[in-house]
Amino acid sequence: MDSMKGLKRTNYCAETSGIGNTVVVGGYVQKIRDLGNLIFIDLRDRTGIVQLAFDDETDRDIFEKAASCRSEFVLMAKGTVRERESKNPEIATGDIEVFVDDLRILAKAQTPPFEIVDKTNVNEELRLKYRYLDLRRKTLQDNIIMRSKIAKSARDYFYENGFIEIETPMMIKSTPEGARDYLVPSRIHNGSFYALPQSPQMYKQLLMISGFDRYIQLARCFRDEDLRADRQPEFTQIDMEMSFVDVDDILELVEGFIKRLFKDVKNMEIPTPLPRMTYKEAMDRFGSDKPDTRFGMEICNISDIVKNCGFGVFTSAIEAGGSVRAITAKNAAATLTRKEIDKLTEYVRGIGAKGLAFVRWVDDAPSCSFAKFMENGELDRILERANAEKGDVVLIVADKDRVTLPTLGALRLYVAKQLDIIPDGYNFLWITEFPFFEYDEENDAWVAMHHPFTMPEDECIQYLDSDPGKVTAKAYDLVLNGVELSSGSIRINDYELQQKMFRALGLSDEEIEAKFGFLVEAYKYGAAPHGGMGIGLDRLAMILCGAESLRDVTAFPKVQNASELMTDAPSKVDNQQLNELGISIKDS
RNA sequence: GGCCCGGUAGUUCAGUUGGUUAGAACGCUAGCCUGUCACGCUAGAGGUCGUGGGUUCGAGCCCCAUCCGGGUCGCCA
Repeated sequence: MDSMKGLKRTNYCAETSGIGNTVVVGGYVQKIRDLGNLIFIDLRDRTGIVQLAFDDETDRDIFEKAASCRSEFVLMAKGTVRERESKNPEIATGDIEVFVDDLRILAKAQTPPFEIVDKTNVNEELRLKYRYLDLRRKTLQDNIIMRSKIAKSARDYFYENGFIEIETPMMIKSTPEGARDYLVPSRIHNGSFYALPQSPQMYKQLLMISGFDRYIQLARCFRDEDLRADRQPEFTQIDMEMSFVDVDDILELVEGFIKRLFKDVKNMEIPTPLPRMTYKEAMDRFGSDKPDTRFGMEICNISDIVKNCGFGVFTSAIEAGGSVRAITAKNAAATLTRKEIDKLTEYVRGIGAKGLAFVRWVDDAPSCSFAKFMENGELDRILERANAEKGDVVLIVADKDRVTLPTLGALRLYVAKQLDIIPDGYNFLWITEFPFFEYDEENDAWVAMHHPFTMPEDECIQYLDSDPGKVTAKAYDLVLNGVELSSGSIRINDYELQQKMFRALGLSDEEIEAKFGFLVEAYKYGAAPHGGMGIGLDRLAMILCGAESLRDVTAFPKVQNASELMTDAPSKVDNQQLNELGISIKDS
């Protein structure tokens, strides 16, 4: 192996240019083409590739050394930039090559377990085990670089708007609300635990009380819940909070960020203000609080048409206070055969519906799973309401609203993906006026839909005790292409109101004191009206990179069972460590 | 925790009704080759068929269990 003594890199590979220039480049061997008395080496760094050339005018020792190179060797090469005899229009540096007069092998490399190429279909498990090699691939490097650009754009924007970046602690008090906490045992206080933050929520509110007025942090957050393609147990939020504001001020500021971000990283103009929709409208039209508005297939209510028909499935759902609703898949009759509709029925059963009724209009007469009950022209009215024409399929679910709407919302996405009708693009949508409480049937109690510091809409405060279901919150989500990107609210800054909220949530004074005592106490000392958001950096990166999974935009991600395949974390620890922490592990 | 999908050379895959020595491509190794860029040509090495058990004269293939990975539901204030 050689030293790089006397050489200093002058150019990144893909940024090599200037015929006749002497350059020094460094990188990994992507490919060697040894033609006998002529050798080409594609040298790769994070910018791309440049071709090194060696021929009969090359010093013999250098030539032999070039011939001995193998994939992924780390090289540094000094040479002269010259025009290629035959050019390659496929790559940025395809017109030039470096004719090498000094070559150093800085490190040899074992043959990697998979080829380091842009397009790969190698098993992800193997790639994750050798993540540092997978990260050599251009696709992943570009994604990680995009992530960095997003972070920079966020810092630039918020700094320029007077925000102060403040780090909040990673080891905090556990407040077992919402998601499960990751716990960190204390050595000094045996039997006590810190929690890793699910978000810096309480700290940023305290910073507002302290008067920092505008706070931002690229905050690591931790949630001990099961993973999904768009859910990692540790993730990053662009976390912000500001004082002397109401809802519109925050939405406007975040819109400014979105505009700036897309200009910075995509050179795209995002028109603002971004569209808004209330939670109720989103549920009614799309069956989701994070609707993908890139396509239609909206839900329609046909309860009034079928309420007196002879089909018991429909009428009993309506009598039980529910509804009958439908979506229409345009021009889908060819794809959605009876067999496929059966699969859809399986799908909706899997997510809680009892079944799926349908009208499949393929010939002149629509075929309908409940035709014999449609005696008074109801079918025609359903087709009209559903805006269905020949070639379309209408899918119908009857149940309580809390089943029909989410089921059709999920089915809408499922069918749209199956039919491949979702166009590209970036569709932003604010969801506003979230309900404050959710009714938990299991425990017969109202629980906060957001965290318990969320400010109710001014005109709803009167219903806190009498009709909690009517109370809406000053809470808002930003949705992009059906992905919840961002979530925030105005916080309660009034001590009395906060007490009232806690009581409405059924918390005793003791519980309030134990869980949030310090925060409640803090609000006694005065806080300006304030609120903020947490913007999911990972999900933003995922969408901007066109990635399918957060794993593709996270340098070292965890897999579905929350372990990391490269390091095998989490792992057992030795007894001495456990003893110091006063922890014993139950045999299982 | 439930459901669905997957696991065969280093990699991606094929493998007939259960039947001889488990194949291909890429990669790898060696040799030849002066304009390649998916270089070409020749030769070669490389397999615990995820693991354990069972059925069978015989299992990559059938059965049971289990491990690993992915998707999803529950869960994620």
